Amino acid sequence: MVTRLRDREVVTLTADLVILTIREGELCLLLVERANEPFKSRSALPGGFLRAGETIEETALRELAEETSLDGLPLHLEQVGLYSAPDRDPREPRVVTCSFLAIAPNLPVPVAGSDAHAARWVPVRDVDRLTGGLAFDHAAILADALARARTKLQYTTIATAFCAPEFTISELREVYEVVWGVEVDRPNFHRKVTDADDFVVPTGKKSSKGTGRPALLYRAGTARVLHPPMVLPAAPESVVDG
Amino acid sequence: MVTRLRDREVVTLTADLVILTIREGELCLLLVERANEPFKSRSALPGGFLRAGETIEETALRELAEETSLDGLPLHLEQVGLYSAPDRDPREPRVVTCSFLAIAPNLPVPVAGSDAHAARWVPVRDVDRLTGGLAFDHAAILADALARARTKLQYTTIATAFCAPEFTISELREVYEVVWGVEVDRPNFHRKVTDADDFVVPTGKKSSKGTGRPALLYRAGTARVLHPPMVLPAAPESVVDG
DNA sequence: GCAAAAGTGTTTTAGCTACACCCATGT
DNA sequence: ACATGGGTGTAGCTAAAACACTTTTGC
Repeated sequence: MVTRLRDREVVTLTADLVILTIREGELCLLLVERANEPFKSRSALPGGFLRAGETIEETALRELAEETSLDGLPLHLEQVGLYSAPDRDPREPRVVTCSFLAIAPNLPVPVAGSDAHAARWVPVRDVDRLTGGLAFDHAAILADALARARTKLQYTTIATAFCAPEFTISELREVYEVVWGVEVDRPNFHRKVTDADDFVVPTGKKSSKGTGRPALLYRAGTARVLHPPMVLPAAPESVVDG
Repeated sequence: MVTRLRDREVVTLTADLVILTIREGELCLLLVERANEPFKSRSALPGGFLRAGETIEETALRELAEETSLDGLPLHLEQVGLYSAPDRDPREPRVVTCSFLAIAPNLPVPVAGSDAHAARWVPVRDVDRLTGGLAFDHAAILADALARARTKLQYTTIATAFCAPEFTISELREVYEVVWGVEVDRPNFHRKVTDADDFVVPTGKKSSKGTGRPALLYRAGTARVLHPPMVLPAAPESVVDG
């Protein structure tokens, strides 16, 4: 069968971002309020349209820069999946979106919303209670990105992307506890992280925050895979795209 | 900034498939010969255009059905990534592709090529030697899909997707050895697989193929994640999209 | 000194590795 | 009988879990 032109549907492509960070011990997500129809004034993931000459990754990075004040920070950005249900967006031409998982350190400024729409950090566990829920299929996109983040904490070093350039082992442990929602044994975590090959490297400096013994400061190492992996107690049914 | 229509580029979407199977102890890949420009008569991944009303998964399944004779078989199909470099395809409108990893049991018929183009199984390690290499960015797409398959063998039960509905433990072990390119200790593998929770379930039947003691036959269990994971000896730098 | 947080040691247990060994079938 | 592949047992090692303990700071 020869492919005929009428078999192809032209679409517009968007990049939608699940931008995660940790604020005050809570896993938070950046949401915007939609300024236009469809789903006007509903909460949605930040995102935008692919422009001529750019890759979808460049679209995602551009939107990320517009929504947050991160510039050259040690950011993690990865594709999660393509969402293409024909009825996911009523606009014409059809809108298909590529979702991205972005992980950011806690930003001092809540959000520098340069656009008209209000951008804000929302605790992930409060998302269900948003009036009307998320726009489009963004609830499903969020769930998949969260699952990806949770599994990737196990086998990769992305946990450091939640931290400032210099961080303590306890801050890194908090990442696991907050994202997984479980307690992690402090002494064993310390050993495991410092023993792992190039996960974290000591800076020599100390933290000196508040009471208690000052913690040593570390920065992220060059390792991308975590060997051996960090395993969470109960088996997580959280392997995405499978 | 308000999004203007001229900022959006319309694109056509394709699904490209990395269909893997094991034939005669070799990891093989389904390739087609392109019938049209661009890259006419070059080897390429099978794929096709998104049609109106279908999801990209349906596009992939439709192409898979056209290229192979699998019908309701226990097939594994998952998205790997979106490839959107502006110069990856010279056609207009711009062509962006979503790649899929498909894992199939060894099919008795090599390929039922219903289309004009010749489809054939090619050992993965021979792909580099193809005259001219693969069309488009398919070499990169293949590399990413292979990395995904190799890592997913560790933490998931997708290895059973390479096997017929009923299989022996040795056949399952061959999957790991062929995909990873390493030897796996037979006795330990047997224990690990049969001990894992619902990875494989015995059927009670025996194989009786050739000489030697007949092996018990198993079928795939319902577990999707493998706990504890199967680890390959040396750390693989093979975590994709990270 | 006391509370609080960081970091180290120790015991127990689970899982993996590397084999040796036995079992069931074809020739 | 013996070759061939399937399956089990076992000793030694490695790593993880649980928890006691020491160290360094602020008050």
